Amino acid sequence: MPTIKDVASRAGVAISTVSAVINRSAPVSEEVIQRVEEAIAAIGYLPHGAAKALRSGDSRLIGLILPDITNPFFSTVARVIETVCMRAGYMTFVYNTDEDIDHEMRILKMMRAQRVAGLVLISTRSDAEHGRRLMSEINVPTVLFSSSVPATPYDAVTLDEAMASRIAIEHLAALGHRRIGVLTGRPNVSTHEERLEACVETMRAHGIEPSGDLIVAANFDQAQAFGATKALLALPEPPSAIFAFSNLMMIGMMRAVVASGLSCPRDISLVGIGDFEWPEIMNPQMTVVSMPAAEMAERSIEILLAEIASKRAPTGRRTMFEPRLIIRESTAAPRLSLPA
Amino acid sequence: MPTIKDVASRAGVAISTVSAVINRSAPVSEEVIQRVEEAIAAIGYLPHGAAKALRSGDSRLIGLILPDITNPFFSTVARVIETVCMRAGYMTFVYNTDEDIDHEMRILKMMRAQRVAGLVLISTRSDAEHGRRLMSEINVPTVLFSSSVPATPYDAVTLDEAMASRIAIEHLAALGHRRIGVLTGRPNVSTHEERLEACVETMRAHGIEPSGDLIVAANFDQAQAFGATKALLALPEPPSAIFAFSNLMMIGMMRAVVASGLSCPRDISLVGIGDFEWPEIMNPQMTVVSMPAAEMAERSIEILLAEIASKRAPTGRRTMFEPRLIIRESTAAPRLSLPA
DNA sequence: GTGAAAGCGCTAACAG
DNA sequence: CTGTTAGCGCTTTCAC
Repeated sequence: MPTIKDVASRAGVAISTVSAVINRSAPVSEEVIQRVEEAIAAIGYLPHGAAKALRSGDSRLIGLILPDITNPFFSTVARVIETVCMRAGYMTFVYNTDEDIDHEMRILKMMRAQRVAGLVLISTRSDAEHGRRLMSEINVPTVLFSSSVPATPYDAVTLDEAMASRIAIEHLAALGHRRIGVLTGRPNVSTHEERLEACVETMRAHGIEPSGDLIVAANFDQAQAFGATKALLALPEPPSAIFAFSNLMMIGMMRAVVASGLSCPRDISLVGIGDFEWPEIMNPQMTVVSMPAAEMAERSIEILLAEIASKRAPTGRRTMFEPRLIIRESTAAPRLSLPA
Repeated sequence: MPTIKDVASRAGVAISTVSAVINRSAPVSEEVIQRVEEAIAAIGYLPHGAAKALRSGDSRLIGLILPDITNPFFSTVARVIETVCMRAGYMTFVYNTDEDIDHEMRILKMMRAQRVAGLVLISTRSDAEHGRRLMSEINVPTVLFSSSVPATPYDAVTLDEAMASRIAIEHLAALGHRRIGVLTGRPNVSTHEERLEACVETMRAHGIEPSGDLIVAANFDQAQAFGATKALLALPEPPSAIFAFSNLMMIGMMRAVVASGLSCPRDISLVGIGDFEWPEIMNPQMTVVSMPAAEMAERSIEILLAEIASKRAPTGRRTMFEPRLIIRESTAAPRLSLPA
């Protein structure tokens, strides 16, 4: 591979001059710019990223850490962030945690080894201990996405999680449901905690006493949601509706209903948080609480790039986006059940 | 950030000794290893990736270039490749071309600037001119994935594309379909060309003369497939079945059938290449030609890593995987139609 | 406007 | 087995 030296000698100038024309970092005469650019094109020179990073102390690298790129919500986020970064002259590393905390820490280490200039992190825990762990491993500007971690100074971009639960439960309650099952995520994850709290509150506000039997943790996981839904449906007094905290759990629920030989919404109503791109091919079409994934992603990377550029400390602000209820076919009034 | 120097002075050894214990590149006494490792832990030292890359001439970086990470097929591929790379001590850059050729070349440039050690490329063109373009931009070991490009020495890992088309068409023919629509991809893309050729051949072998009206290019795109399907369905003599060359086009077809107020498979049979993870929630459940995405991805990255490690020239071999027909609900015998 | 030279953090000879 | 040193390709003063 040719180096800046080769360019310099071919153009008959000093290497510092070549650097100056590449980076427009110092005034160079038009004629010399011409010669240098010709030389660059002629030998196919491309600056060595690592050398640049080492010398300048700026890697021009951003890390994106998310649970699983295979989840359409996260792949959308990744695309947006990558596009914005590229425009700003940054390359992006995208890594999956699988919601495994050791994995998360290992990835953080790799990111640090690469000296990334900033991080967008969808963290898998929201307790203070994890906050401390994060703080000890992270030494660059960071924005938390779709997650919040106490004891941490980072900006965060999230959904209005309480509202998400509220509108889902209110929709179900308005339809007449009283026995409402809930598939939650995992304790110690902010989306889980906040959605759950609002869920319970909203139920109570509607005179529904939440039952421990009907609220079950499924770790945001499709397979676990499948199992949990089957169990719920097999209860002596099954719920007439179930609300899932994630898109993949919604899938799991729908599969479980099919597998149980039941029909949605006739036998059971289903709502989830997080939409899919082609609802019309689903059976039934899902009623969901949708979140503006792309806008949220865009905002988060803008905040991060601004923080990096300004070299200012994070504000610690949390930017919330509003969810929206999209009523389709998977929810309906409960069937009349005879009193026991 | 602490450097290797800090570690050395804290451990009371020379920096070369620190390097030796980190990389196990030279014998060091147990006792010194201890001291060095303690120092590393104490000051939280992590080798500087760029410095290492610059000095050693090995970036430990792999590039993965694909059409769109948002497509579940490609996100699966990305996960597998990233996992294998990580195990082998490589980090991965994943970039989207959107099947745009300029974009592809721009990404290739970025990869070259980072001095990636190797590339897995899902190329968006398969003509010789593109082969030459690629050759001029790529100077590292590369394996082509789900694509093949002539005038190029790279190894390739693909589906048996001809077989994929053949089993789809044979299935339709066996069901009694004679007017078969085909939603193809884009000319100059190997998956398009090879699938199309086998399609036409198989039709002829079954006494079906392929009609230009019924074979339409939809660029592997969901929205275009939607439009093309609507047009096909509005024909005076519409096809009784349609075969799409990709997963997203299958979605587009299904949406178009819904939008046209028709019912699949009663009014029209639908098959596609590429499966989805939760077929049972689709309406109807899709009959597809499935491809072993994860295995293919694994093989491709293994080939790449082996080529990098052996420093040998590529073999130029093409490894093909067998597709498999999965019959579900979206195909059935055509309705009897009265002679015109 | 241009060029010489120092040095970013690390690895790899090589000498001791 | 340990330490000294050159230099990877680049940016950035600082003379000229």
